[in-house]
Amino acid sequence: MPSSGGAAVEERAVQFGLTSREDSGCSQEAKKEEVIESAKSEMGDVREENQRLKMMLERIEKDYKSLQLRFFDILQHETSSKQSTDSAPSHDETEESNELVSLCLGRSPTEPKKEDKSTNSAKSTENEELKANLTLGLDSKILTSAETVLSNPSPAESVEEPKEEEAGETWPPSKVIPKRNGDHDEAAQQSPPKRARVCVRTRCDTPTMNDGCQWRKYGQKISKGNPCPRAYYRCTVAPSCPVRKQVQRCAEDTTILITTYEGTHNHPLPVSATAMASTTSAAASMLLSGSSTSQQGLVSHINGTSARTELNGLSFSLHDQYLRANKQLYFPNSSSPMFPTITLDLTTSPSTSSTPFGRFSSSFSSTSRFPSTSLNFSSTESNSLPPIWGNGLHNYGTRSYNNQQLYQSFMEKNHQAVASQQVLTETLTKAITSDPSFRTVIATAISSMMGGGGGASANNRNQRVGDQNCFGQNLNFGETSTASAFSINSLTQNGKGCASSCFNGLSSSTSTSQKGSPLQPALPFSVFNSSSMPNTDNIEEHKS
DNA sequence: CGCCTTTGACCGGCGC
DNA sequence: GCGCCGGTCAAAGGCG
Repeated sequence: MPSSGGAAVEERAVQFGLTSREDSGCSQEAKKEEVIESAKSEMGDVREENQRLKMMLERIEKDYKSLQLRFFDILQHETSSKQSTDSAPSHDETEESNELVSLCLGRSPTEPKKEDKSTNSAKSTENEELKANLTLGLDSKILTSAETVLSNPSPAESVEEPKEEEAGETWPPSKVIPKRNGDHDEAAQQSPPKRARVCVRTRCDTPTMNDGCQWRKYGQKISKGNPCPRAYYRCTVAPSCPVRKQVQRCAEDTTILITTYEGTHNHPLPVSATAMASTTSAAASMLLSGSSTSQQGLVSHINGTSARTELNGLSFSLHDQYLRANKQLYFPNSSSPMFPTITLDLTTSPSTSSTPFGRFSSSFSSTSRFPSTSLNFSSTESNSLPPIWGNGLHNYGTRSYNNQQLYQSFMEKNHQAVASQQVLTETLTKAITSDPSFRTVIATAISSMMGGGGGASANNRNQRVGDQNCFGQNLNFGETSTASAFSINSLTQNGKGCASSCFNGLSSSTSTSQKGSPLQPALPFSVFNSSSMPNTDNIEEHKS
């Protein structure tokens, strides 16, 4: 603005200058004065404009500060009352999304503010701050979006689950389905192909992987095309829980365990079970919603054959393979035309990974009437490494350690107190629960990074005690030597599963001695809520 | 004793 | 209608 105004003045002065040559004597003096006056008036205009701009800037800063204050107020309030609000009513997902989107934009104002505060600091410091702002995009966004999380303490499934339970399709928070007391068929009648299944492929030596839930085996069958018997399990956490799971070894590679989840828990889940529940729910939600598009804070780039989703600096590639038959995967339910199936492939190594966490892809199985989607979160380092829910203490240690280091480095950038870590986890929760696809990705990826290979216990009874605090003291977000921590835990775990406690570790990294109810609402990612997550599995283990 | 697994029987959907 | 197949039931037995 000032430059343009100055140019105008100059231009006018030139005009006057030209005319002055044609005149003579004292009139030339008068004209000069006129030029000066004109220039002065122009400068005054520019000054006014500058003032207005300054005012605008100040107003923006004030707005930002007030928003920040409100954010911290809400933060404090919610963290103090978080436990009591875990079972708060569900919220409209889209509303949250919108809110988050707007808040995510709040990251940019932090820069001018920081610059203002650091005007006297050395230039290097400024650069560092700027760099931090850039590289910590995830952090700032997370903090901002955390407001949304906290203002909606229980955004996810805790209350919605009962509504969805009989739908049996998924555990997605975004799908609000009226509660029914009848069987799932009713839901299936309303929308026949909506009962999604989530198939998780893991490398696991034990008969079943430990997902933290309690299961009771109610049948076993030899299915066609696979010499390995398929076992049928039913959730026994609650008598009326409709959730089933099928466990079968891959015919081609018996080290691969294929676990298929179906249905929605209608009861609070043990802390240790929320990870898998959230993952499968997100995956199912993604499958049913066909979600590959952006939501709150997510930016998806879709160009026909692939989509790349970014959130807070993390990108996740979604390679669309709708036109390709997926021959990589064995679909245990492909012969069952009733259910669309999404497969989380945690066994193979993707050739390329656009993210440190791996990638996921979706595909329609040509053999199934309904789409099958495969999500591949495998470590890029080794495909022989068992994924999260794999078992065995031998799986601890260096597995997926680079991923973990990446995550740690990411966390290290967050120079915040423990409370901020909680905010971070909660924000992750929010971000993840808001977008099914990203939720799936993050859930699996993080657990994969944790390298916690929780194992399935050979006996289901062991599942109750198998996964305590696997990462409770390990994952301090960049402060811990996780490798050693894992070994320690693997020893203390006696080789028993600690699969979903990988997530618990996230939550309990800041508080490992909390007590509370052994059950919690089936929040998809409530495991991230550190302060509110009593690691009661630990207590259980000590009792036993 | 309670909870679990095992396992054969049963049921319903689907294709021929 | 029949057989195949996936899924479930339920009795029997095991385990802590």
